[in-house]
Amino acid sequence: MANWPRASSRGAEACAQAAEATAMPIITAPQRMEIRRNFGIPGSIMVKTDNSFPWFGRHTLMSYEASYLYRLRHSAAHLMAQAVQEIFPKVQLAIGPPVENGFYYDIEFPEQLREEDLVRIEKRMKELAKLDQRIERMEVSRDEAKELILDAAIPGMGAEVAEYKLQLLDAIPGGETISFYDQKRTDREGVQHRFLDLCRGPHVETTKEIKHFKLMSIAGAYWRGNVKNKQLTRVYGTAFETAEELEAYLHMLEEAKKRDHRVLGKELGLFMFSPIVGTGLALWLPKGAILRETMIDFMRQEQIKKGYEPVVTPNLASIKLYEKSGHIINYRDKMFPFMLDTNAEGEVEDTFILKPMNCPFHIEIYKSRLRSYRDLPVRYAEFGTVYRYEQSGEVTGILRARGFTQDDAHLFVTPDQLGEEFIGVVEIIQSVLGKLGLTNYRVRVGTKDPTSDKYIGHDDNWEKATSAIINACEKLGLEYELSPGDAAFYGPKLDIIIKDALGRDWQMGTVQVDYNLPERFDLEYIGEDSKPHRPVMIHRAPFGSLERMIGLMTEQYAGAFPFWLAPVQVAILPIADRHARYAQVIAEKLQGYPSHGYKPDAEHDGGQWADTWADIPAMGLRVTVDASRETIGKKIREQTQMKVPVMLIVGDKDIEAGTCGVRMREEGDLGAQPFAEVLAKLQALA
RNA sequence: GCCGACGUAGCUCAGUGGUAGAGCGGCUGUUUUGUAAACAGCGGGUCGCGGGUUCGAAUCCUGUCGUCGGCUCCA
Repeated sequence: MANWPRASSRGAEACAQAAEATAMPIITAPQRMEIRRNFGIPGSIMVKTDNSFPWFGRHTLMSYEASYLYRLRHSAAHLMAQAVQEIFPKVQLAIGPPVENGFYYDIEFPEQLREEDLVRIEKRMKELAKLDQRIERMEVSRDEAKELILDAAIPGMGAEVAEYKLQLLDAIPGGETISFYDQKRTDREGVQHRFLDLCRGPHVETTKEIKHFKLMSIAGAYWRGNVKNKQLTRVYGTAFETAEELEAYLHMLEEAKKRDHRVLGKELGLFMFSPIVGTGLALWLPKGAILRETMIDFMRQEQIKKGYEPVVTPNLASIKLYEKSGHIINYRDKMFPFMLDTNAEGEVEDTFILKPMNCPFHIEIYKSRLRSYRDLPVRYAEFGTVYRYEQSGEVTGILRARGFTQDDAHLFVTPDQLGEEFIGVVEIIQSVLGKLGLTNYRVRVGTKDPTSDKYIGHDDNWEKATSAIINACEKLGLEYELSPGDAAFYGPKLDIIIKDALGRDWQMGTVQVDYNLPERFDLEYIGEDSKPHRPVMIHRAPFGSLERMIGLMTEQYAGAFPFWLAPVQVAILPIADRHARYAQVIAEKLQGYPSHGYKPDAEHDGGQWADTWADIPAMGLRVTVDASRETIGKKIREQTQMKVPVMLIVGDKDIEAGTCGVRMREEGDLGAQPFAEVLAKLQALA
């Protein structure tokens, strides 16, 4: 989805050469970090295990930043700002960087910009581009910079519109070069025009190079990403070197919409939402529910093998539980409204909340009896459905829902066991993702933000927990990125990040090391020395959210789930009514129980094969029979659209010979095959 | 929550102030069919919901709910 060049065999040297070839300075790691922070480029700091080299993203990001495309988009952002300034003279420009799929500019408009204004802006941009304005870099001192920004004689400059540019200037560290980019032209009357912008650059040489671009959307964006600041208007656009690339990108967006899990979820009958049920609360339809259960069964089996024990806890609990854990202080406003339990006098006796987290329940189970070091590790697992009052603007189908099911587990371990257990958990996650066919993920280690006070516990606990995670990554040779500020309030964590069809990042599986909740709940085990000790907790959820995982997988597979997950694995399609009984015989063999939902014509048969196949064991597959009076072409079309992996077409010839016409989702029509061979084929798939 | 956009039949959409439309799906009948849509007929909508403007509102204004793209956030 990303437009950044894919990770290739090119090494850092080749990358540096490429950068040189475009007359670009190599961007250093600290600069990159700052660009990302200041310019909102997705992704965070990439670190490889030896701490010396960023992740493969270094190559992609570096080569993107060093590319002509990057400069082109940066210049397109300036061009847009110039057009905006002409049309709306009172605007204040803030910041306008290239991003992964294009560029944006954050601007404060005197009156709110509407989408229809984009047409005008785009038109003016096209005119301005053609004027062949030279884009010149000028390096200035800090004082000169300030003078320029405040110089009302320059269009778009002056004290009235300088708020953000002055702040940006202040943010440039001392000693660093301060530069402006100046777009200049002389019109027929010999009058000089210019568009001047404080900017690190680099840019293309002339606006004439900016030909293939499109303004995409308007959004609100807080100045410097802080909710406490003013919300500016962000205009998104994209630009490419050629018309074909722009066209291809827009086409890709159209295609991505078709594999959107919300579209496929509806088409394939997986899940739905209803306004009267509530925002972000999914209703799972039969086919989606089967998919869920298959996923849960799969994970349950994986976990049993690793020594996890199932527990079950309520969907509701007294608020006291979460006061003790610290969740209330941090997340009170992100929980559903509280339920008050009142007595006859109307006095509140207790307050209950919908479960937003499973961990405190598992902690209570741990505490229910005295634990010996011999009992540890204790691994409690639960498919726990939790409810969180997500902000209305951020609910996104089942990727971000208000009710979702975590494949949650909590491990209570001795400090000695922590390293090994953590590695074990990461291995489960890797194995599970592999089996689900999700190999394209990133690993993010979320650590404490030293400037925030939302975290509980002592620094030495945090250091121990963080180094446990880093050490595990090193041992496993995992490439990860460090992301300060992404820790949970009780401990650092390792997250798996996967992109959706539109290229957006989603946090999937997570592992968290926690020294703090054991302290808050005063957890203990009796050690070899007969004295009480404090266990360490590992919170972990390989899917993260079952809903999110299914949503992402729907997009990854474009609805064509692998055979073992497909809600309907085999569709049996009789050609005419008289073949329905034969279809039924096959269906019962494949699924292992009598068929429902259609009435085969008893006069006609093929039923003799039931005796012939009596010795073949039933397979327990998910099977459907389409005995409707449609043409075979129609039936095939419908099952194809439902992405059913295997179709068996049966007619006169098959009843005669005991065969099925086999049509596979990926391979197409394979012709008639003896039923025994079909079974062997299905066996291999299952 | 904030900024922008969108809500018309089960689904996808057309309809910009004057009698609500199409295709698919559904139902009924005919067709009994061999690898991506048989044919014909018939149903089906308080135009998300509430208020307002108007002789008249799907259409204009306003509020509200829902959805989509962002921002922020995700224990």
